[in-house]
Amino acid sequence: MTSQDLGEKGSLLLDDQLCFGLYSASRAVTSLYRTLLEPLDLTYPQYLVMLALWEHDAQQVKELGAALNLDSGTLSPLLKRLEKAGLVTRERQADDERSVRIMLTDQGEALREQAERIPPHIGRALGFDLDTIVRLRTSMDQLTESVNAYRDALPTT
Amino acid sequence: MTSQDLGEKGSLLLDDQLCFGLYSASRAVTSLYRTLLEPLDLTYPQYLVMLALWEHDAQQVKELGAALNLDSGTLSPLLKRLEKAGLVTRERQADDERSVRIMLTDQGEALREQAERIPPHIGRALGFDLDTIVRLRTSMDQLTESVNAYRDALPTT
DNA sequence: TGCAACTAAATTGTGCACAACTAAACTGAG
DNA sequence: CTCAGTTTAGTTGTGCACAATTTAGTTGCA
Repeated sequence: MTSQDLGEKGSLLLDDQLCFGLYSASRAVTSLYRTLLEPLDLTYPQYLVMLALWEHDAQQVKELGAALNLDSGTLSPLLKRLEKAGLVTRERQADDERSVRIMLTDQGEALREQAERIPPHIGRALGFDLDTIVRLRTSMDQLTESVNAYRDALPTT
Repeated sequence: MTSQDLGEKGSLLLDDQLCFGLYSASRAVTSLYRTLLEPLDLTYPQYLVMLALWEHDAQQVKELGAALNLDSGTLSPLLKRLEKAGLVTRERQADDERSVRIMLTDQGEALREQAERIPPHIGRALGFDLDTIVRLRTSMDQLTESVNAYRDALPTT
């Protein structure tokens, strides 16, 4: 029995196997990012936040949460760690004291150059041609939407 | 946006996007399992361990770890929680006192019936036909292997 | 036989995810 | 104007993941 095969043929439904494959693939990818991001002292979720800010600086916590599908329970402590590392600042907005604006520091902006070394590694590591990458990405998006819709439609007991 | 339009820069962005898609999809799937497994008082990783034991009872922690790609740092506390819930027993093997054998209790075996209600939900939630499921599972396995091989081949600083 | 090297599981510490809740600020219908 | 309801962040508690280390048990071989 290999790591990708939880049981004998036919005893585990293919649907469950795809979910396990997804779970394994996601962890493998995160593990590679961990290795690649170690010199930058970033975790993968922190890298995602930095990508969002490099793309568009000065976002609210709410906006970052919408972009990454993460809530304040995950983002608040993560952003505090990025602040402590000197990569971002957090400040209450004057016009709406509820919201907090996250901005890159010079150091955070400068890290971008280092981070540009990451994607080429990912491309080589995936080992798929461009069409396959595009096709898989589309499938992942469909799957996410479909699964979330199904979950939201379940009776809320 | 089609693959033909993408230059080198575009493909790099796409690689990161596939990884993010994978991360989002995996979390969505886990979220659905969370809802479906709530009546069974199981988390998704706990469900995976139970699946492995329903398939083949009486496994060492090491064997479960190999099947699920999880180390003892994750499994030890998880198995203690399953034991506390009355689903498994943990006992040192007499012939090798280093290893611990995990066995289903009657209650753990009985939970199988409840668990059989889960996979049909997953199948409907994924919203893919069988060929697509098979194709995606193959891609996920390939991706996991490729990414792990790439990571293991990186210079070990 | 003695003991260094190895193995299996557990432990420790960090950082996500996420549910549930709280605090503070804002909004709008009456 | 007021205050009930909403919004935005943050807090608390649980449970993975995983690196690093520890403990206990086993094995090989000089």
